[in-house]
Amino acid sequence: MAERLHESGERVTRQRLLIADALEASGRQLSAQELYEQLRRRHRGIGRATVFRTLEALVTAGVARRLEQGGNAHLFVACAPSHHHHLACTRCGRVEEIDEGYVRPVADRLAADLGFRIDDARLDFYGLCAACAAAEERPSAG
Amino acid sequence: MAERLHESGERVTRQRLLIADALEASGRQLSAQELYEQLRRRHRGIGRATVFRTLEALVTAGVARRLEQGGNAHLFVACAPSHHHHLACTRCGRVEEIDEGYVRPVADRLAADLGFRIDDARLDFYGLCAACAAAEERPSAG
DNA sequence: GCGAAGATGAGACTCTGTCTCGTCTGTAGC
DNA sequence: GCTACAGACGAGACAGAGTCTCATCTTCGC
Repeated sequence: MAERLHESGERVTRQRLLIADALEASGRQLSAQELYEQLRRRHRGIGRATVFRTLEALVTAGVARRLEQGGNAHLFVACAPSHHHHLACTRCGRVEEIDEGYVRPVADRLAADLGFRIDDARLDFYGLCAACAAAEERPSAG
Repeated sequence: MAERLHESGERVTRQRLLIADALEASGRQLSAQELYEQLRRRHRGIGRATVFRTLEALVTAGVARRLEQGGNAHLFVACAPSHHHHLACTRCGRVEEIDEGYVRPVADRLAADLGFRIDDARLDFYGLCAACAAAEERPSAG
């Protein structure tokens, strides 16, 4: 994490490590506000602006990704730099990364068919993960 | 447009028609604010809240779609009810609809491979449309 | 260790979107 | 066409997300 920040010319500070760490440890999608409150509990001094700025920096460095879901707030998720697409469970909040290999053929077909030059793609799938889907299907009383 | 609103149990009002019309006529992605300002010029009385509420209603009725791009504001685009995915030109703002047929195979493969139950997908591609890509490639000054 | 560039924390600020409230209007029933 | 009423309207207050400023602090290259 620290080296990726460094590589992209970002400074490695205590706060950035804390924030990146908390996001990665959670293993799920979090809003900036959630992350701020979570960090605040353990580290009194941390500022709200810092969390926003740092998330921005993490996205730039490629170690986090901004998801668009749920009202006006963005959600953030830690991810490998090569991953850009996600499967988000709307029930437990878990996020799985989608391999570029799933996406490439679609982009290529679109480019070929419509003449579009695709620079960026945002593929986010929402639904239930295997565990939640199984729980849902089980004919139990709710 | 009017009949689709009607079909989904929404009232057909002068304002809703104006807003739906303006969005459709623009043929591109617009933020609620842009739309509000545009309408305001021609129709003094229209309210900001009305534009937000109406866009919400249009999305619900399936005649418009909310895109997630560019900072914190949502962009809206008029679209056929069966279309849910878009190719947005980052240069001229034009939006092309992507047929569900492009997307279905990816969703199916993901569901099969990962056991995910996919309820909703958001596939937005960003880049240059054919015209803008051509203009870019032309070795002209400017 | 030193200095400069950049990050930090606090909080004011901006902007998007929602809510409230009194008024207006589209729609259904006649 | 008239009436009643549910739902939409406009204005503006409000809430929440995200940005900016500024004085201070920290990181990092030397």
